[in-house]
This record gives sequence, C-alpha cells and structure tokens, in this order.
Amino acid sequence: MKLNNIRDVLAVAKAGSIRAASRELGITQPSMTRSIRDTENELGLPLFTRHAHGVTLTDMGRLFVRRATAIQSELQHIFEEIDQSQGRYIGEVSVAMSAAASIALMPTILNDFQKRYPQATLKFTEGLFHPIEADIFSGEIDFFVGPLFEKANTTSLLVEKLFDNMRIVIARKGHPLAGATKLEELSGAHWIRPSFSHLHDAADFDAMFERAGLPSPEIILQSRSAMMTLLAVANSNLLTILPIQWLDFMPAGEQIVSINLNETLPAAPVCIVHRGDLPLTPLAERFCDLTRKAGLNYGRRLAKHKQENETG
Amino acid sequence: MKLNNIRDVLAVAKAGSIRAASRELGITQPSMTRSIRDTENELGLPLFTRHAHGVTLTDMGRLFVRRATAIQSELQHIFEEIDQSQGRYIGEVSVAMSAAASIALMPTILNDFQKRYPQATLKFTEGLFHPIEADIFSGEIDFFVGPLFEKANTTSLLVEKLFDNMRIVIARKGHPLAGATKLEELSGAHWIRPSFSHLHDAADFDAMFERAGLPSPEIILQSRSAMMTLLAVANSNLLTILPIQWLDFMPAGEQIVSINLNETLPAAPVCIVHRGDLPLTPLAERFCDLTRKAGLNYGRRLAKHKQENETG
DNA sequence: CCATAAAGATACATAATAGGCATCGATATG
DNA sequence: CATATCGATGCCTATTATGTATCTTTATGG
Repeated sequence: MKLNNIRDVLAVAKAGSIRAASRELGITQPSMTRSIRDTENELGLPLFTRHAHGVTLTDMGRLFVRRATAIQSELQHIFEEIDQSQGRYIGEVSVAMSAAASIALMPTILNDFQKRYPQATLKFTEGLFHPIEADIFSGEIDFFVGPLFEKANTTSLLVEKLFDNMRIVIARKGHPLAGATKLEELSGAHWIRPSFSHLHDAADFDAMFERAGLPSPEIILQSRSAMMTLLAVANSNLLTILPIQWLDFMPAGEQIVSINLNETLPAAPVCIVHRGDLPLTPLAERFCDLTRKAGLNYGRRLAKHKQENETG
Repeated sequence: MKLNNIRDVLAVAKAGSIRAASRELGITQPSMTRSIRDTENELGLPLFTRHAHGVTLTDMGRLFVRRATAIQSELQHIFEEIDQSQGRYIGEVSVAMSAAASIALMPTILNDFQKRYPQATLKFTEGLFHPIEADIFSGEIDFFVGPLFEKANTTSLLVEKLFDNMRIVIARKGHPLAGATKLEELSGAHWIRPSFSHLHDAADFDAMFERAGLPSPEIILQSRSAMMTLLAVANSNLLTILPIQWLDFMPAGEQIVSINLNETLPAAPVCIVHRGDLPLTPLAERFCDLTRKAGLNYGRRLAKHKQENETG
C-alpha cells in the first residue's frame, strides 16, 4: 500500500469513474486502473464494482474510503501545520498569464492553490510577455505564463516549456463557411486579426496562410482585445483565429462556433518564464509547481485531442 | 512524501537512532538516512537533531510524529477492519521450527504477528524436519522453518532458503581451552555431539574436523537435547558445537562461553519448507511472510557478523 | 438497429526511486 | 589514545510507478 494508491482510490471514488479520476490527477487511465487493481489485490477484495460507464464503491470500498480520507487529511495537516509554524506561504504571489493560458490552467491551479495555501494572496495580471517583462525584472511580478514567440534574449530569464499550443478558426453560428475543412476554402473570407504582441502578430497571422500556400488574408479589423474580437465574430461574417483555449470560455455563449479544419494551426508554445538569478519565494515556488503540473497535464490532453482530430 | 518516509521517521523517533531504527525495520542504515533526509528536505526543516550517539526529535519533529502516528494507525485499521469483516486471519496457524530458528526469529515474528492478527492462534512445535515431515503432508503442520540438510526429495515440497547458518564451539567458563583460536587446538578435547537428526549428525559433526584436516574428535557423550548438552558443558570440561543462535539464549546463564575460532564452522542453511501443491491458508501465508522477512533480515546481520569476525 | 463514444483491461516500454553495498569522517567512552 | 558507534555519501541494482498503444465491451443517439 502506497500513498498513491490511497490518493487514487479516493479520486476514483469521488469522480465516479477511473478515467475521470485519472484526468483529474493528470495521470493516465491504465496507470489508474492498475493502481486500483493493485490495491484491491493487496486487500484481497474489490473496492469498486465495474459498470459500462464508471464504477461504484462496494461496501468494503466505503469502509476503505473513510479511513483513507482520514489519512489524506492527516497528511495535509502535516504540511499545513509545518508551513504555518514556519510562517511560510503566508504572503502573496504575483503572476502574469496570457488569457489563453489562464483559461486553460487557472481553474485547476486556483482550486489546488486556495485549498493548500488558504492564507496566501494571489495577484493576477492578464497579459503577454512583452508588456510585463520589466515587471518581472523589477520583481513586481514573480513569473509569467503564456506564449513565448522568440527565445529569451537575456541569460537571466529561465524559460520552461509547458505545452505546444494550437489555434482554431472561429465564426458565428450559421456562418456560410462553417462547414469548411481546409484553410483554402476560407481564403476568400474577411478576417479579424487579433493583435496583442506588437511585434509578431501580423507576420505570424499571415504565416499560417503562407504555410498552406495561400495568399495573405484580407484583414478587415485589427483588435487588441479577445473579448472584442469574439463580439465582432458573433455579430458579423468575419472570421478570426484564436488559441484553442477560447473554446472553453465563450463569453458570446452559443453564438460562436469553431470551424474544424483537418489541418492544425500551430501557436507559440506556452511557457513559464521567471528570473533565473533570484530564487522564487517559497510561495511562488509552490504556485509555479502547481502551474507546471497543470500545464503538463493540459498539454498531454491537448496533444491527444490534436492527434484524434488529425487521424479522425 | 511516501508511506515509507512516515514509517521511517516513526521508527527513528522510537528507536532514538537511525541505525537502531534501520535494524528494527530490516533495512540498511544508508537507506534510512536518506529516507529521513528526503523527508526533511520535502518539509524544508529538520525533524531530528544529530548527535554523536543517536538523534533526538526537534519541536517540528514532534509535531510530525503526532500526525504520522495517526496515519500509520489509520492504515493499520484499514487492514484490520477489512480482514476481520472477511473473517480472515481468525483461526490458527501451525508451524514447526528448529530450536535455533526459533531463538533467532520468534521474538521478532511473534511480536508482529500478535500485533497484526490478535484473533489468531499460533500452534508451535519445536523440532527438526524429519520427525514432522509426515505432519506437513497430512496438513497437521502448515510449514517448517529450520535447517535442511538434503535437497527436498519430493517435488511437492517447496523449499525456500532464508540464510546460511554457522556454528560455534561452546565451553564452560574458565575452560582451559577457552582462549583457543583454531579448531586444531581443540583436537585433544572431549566432545559432546548433539544428535537431533538421526541420519546426518554424526557424519556432519566429523566433517567439520575433516575439513580442517583433523582426525575425528573423541565423542564422550551424545545428546538429543540441546538443554541437556548445555548443562553438561556447563558442568564439565566437555566441549560441543551448536548453532550460533544458542548464544542468544543461554539457559545456563553466565556459566557458558563460546570459543571464538578464526575459522567459521558452517551449518545447514535455515529454510522454510511447505507443501507446494496446496496453497497456505491466508493466515499461514501472512505468518510465512513475517518469517521470511525476519529470516532474511537475520541472515543479513549474521553474514555481516561472520565477515567482521573473519577479517577482524 | 447500427454507429459511435466512452469506459475499463492488457501488453509492453521507460523513467523514477527505494534499497543495498562499500566506505568515510566524526565523536563519545573506556 | 584506541575503539566502538553513529550518521553521511557515492555508486549500483531491483523494483515500481507511469506512459504509450491497442483491445473489448456497453450504453446511447440518430
């Protein structure tokens, strides 16, 4: 019996299915299946009954969960108690994230973070790297999470890739080109070009069409706000390309759909960036860990999603 | 944080030194040192203060121990609860052990066994393999632990070696030859030959002298009882050779000493023997596990002891 | 009624780690 | 001052936790 087994049984019990639990924890389903099976073997009886859609606890399972919960809670108390007695993790951590990164990661991170460090304060800034670079150097902001287009130009910046990102074409519901499967079919449309980073956006936007051997698209509107972009898309026949994360956060509700192209539109990889010459505060270090974990997990799912999209 | 870390911290806290704790648990001292250090690193502060002779808990260490104890206890409850709800481990296990094996292993085994299976009954028989072989086949005895001279003659017997054993020469305190360092110096003495196994003892006893190029010793007394042998040794100038374990259990108290020869007198390896065609009952399986663990651990210490004796 | 999606199981490969072995330096104690 | 005892370190191996790829089964929606 290992602590992961306990963690896993509790996760499955809560999630109601092995797959869902493995997603929650950021481990793979086979690993989770084995962890559960090993635990059951060690105890010599099943903790869950398997159905076609998920699993349910057996009576013994419920017994196990009660004790296991106590163990997990004691374990958490150990860390809390020691952290607080040391005065660690009382303070604030200040992060900057791109909108896409925060859509992808913040729900997960925030949940864990508040649960584990209830006395901590989080200062959150939405933005891209360039505008906040100075704040990182001044120490105003502990670290940045988001797309990084070029290599770091200073040796004192530590860059850690979390995942390769992708973009999608977005249109209003009922758009005449909504059924397109190739970028070529969209070459006649009018576009909104989101423009956040002052330097690369234009070239980057055109590059996607170049790669497909197409002429530069016709840009009708440049927008510095993703919100505004979505609103415009919802109320016109304009198309735009945004990081895929915006699918999960659609302020325009049901009025917007993505156009599922066969080809994948790449995007700059999402990275963690912070100063390399100064260590992060303990609290920032923990937040960074959570971000790293959530980012790698998200990246795995995104890669799988992309692969399914390309083969299917 | 792993469960072993918790186990190890608790063991060290109880034992008062890293080495003592590692001995208790049957793991090596470096492993224990690392386990403690890793835990301290993970928490970011020391749990123990190191002294030249052992370690003591820090304040934070005491805090940790309180929670950790709860975790370990909950864990134990999980197994107890499930075992008892299944009606497992309520019953009896019947083992036969040689005297030497029981001296070496029973204190450890019995302690663990009673703590973990309080509802179980243990039927213990002292003896060697031959007299009880039939009982093993009849199912009367679950398994045997002790020296095995020949290979198993039936395919249905599973033999598992626990450790290579050794013997020592025993004399009364103040015996004129007590300071001998070579078997040769004892060749003129008179001997008691313990004789338990009807077949091999005589040949086996002489063989030790043959290996040293000496004539067969002069046997004055044959004894089928180790007790009787020890009594005779204590009250005469007779010498005898017994498994080294008897050193740890000296019924004749202070009247008997071992003669520390430079050469090592081998003994038949101590093994676990049980039927291979029938599975052990769950309870016997657990007892067998405890025996195996204790046996391997004891074997390691014995080997180290022997090595030190030969080099030093 | 069939196609599909979602679930759990299996087989194989790899990366992380617990543990063992040999050895060292430090420190009380006889 | 010698020695036994203790904790620390470096290196290696066996175990195991996890990932990747693939399969079978079973509800479910068109």
